[in-house]
Amino acid sequence: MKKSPAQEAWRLLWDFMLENRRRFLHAVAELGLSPPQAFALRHMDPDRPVTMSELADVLFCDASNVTGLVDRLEARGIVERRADERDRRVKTVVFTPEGLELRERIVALMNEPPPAITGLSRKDQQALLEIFERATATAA
Amino acid sequence: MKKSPAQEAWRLLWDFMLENRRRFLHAVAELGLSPPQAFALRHMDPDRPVTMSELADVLFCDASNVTGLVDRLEARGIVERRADERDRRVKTVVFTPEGLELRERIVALMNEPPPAITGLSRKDQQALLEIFERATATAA
DNA sequence: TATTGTTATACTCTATAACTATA
DNA sequence: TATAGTTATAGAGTATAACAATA
Repeated sequence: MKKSPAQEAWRLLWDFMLENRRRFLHAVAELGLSPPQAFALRHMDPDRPVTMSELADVLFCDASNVTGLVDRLEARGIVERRADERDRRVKTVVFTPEGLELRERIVALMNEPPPAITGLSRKDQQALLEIFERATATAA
Repeated sequence: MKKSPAQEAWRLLWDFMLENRRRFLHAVAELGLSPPQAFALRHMDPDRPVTMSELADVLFCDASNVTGLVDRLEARGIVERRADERDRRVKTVVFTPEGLELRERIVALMNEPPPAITGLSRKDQQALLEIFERATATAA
């Protein structure tokens, strides 16, 4: 049974993502962070406070887990909790100055394309970019 | 500062992978498996015994963790440990009949391309496939 | 009453170090 | 001595359920 282009492309993408997962785990560990912590810090916008529940949504986990995650980041002086002024049930999380530095490193690290991408021809990179623009538009 | 095609493509790929991570976590949870368990079962070949250390390598974790992971899969009747005949230090892991059924479901589920891929034109899918063939070759 | 975040609990993942049995 | 796997331990992620404060 012949595989469709979609299935074949998907298989190659899986391999690519698995390899990338290895790179990610390694890089994140070097920064002394767990994967969820790295995801959270990457998502946090220095210019916009993020709520606990928003982090839970991003991390795709139960809200109860975010309490401990932010506790640990707060204990390390990376972030701080702030009370929301309009709704006092809500707590927001913001960076400390040290946290901002760490975030810069995380973002720089995650924004660096892997060898599989940088090794492609400029033309392939451009085509890849355009295809994924269409893919994102389709899925949304 | 203008972003390069590689950086731009990488950013889109990252979003794609995050969305895929959500799909994966959801699907795996529905099968009653943890992500590492799913990775392990997907990697295991029904026709070829896999060693504990090979699983540790695939999961990108310390070998000591594989003991507990396989313990739990074994307790659920999904896999069985076998002693290697040539080197009695080595243990291999094989599927039980029930495990084989579960593996079929996992593989079928993971092989299913996401909407972002199936929604692309046949031409885009073909181009994507070819680009990732070159990307994989380059990285290796 | 409903929502946000926390606490309590139990289970899994993870790394490190020490151990065993084999080689 | 070296290697494969295990055990012991500690810390972190995860879900569920119950709870407090606020809306």
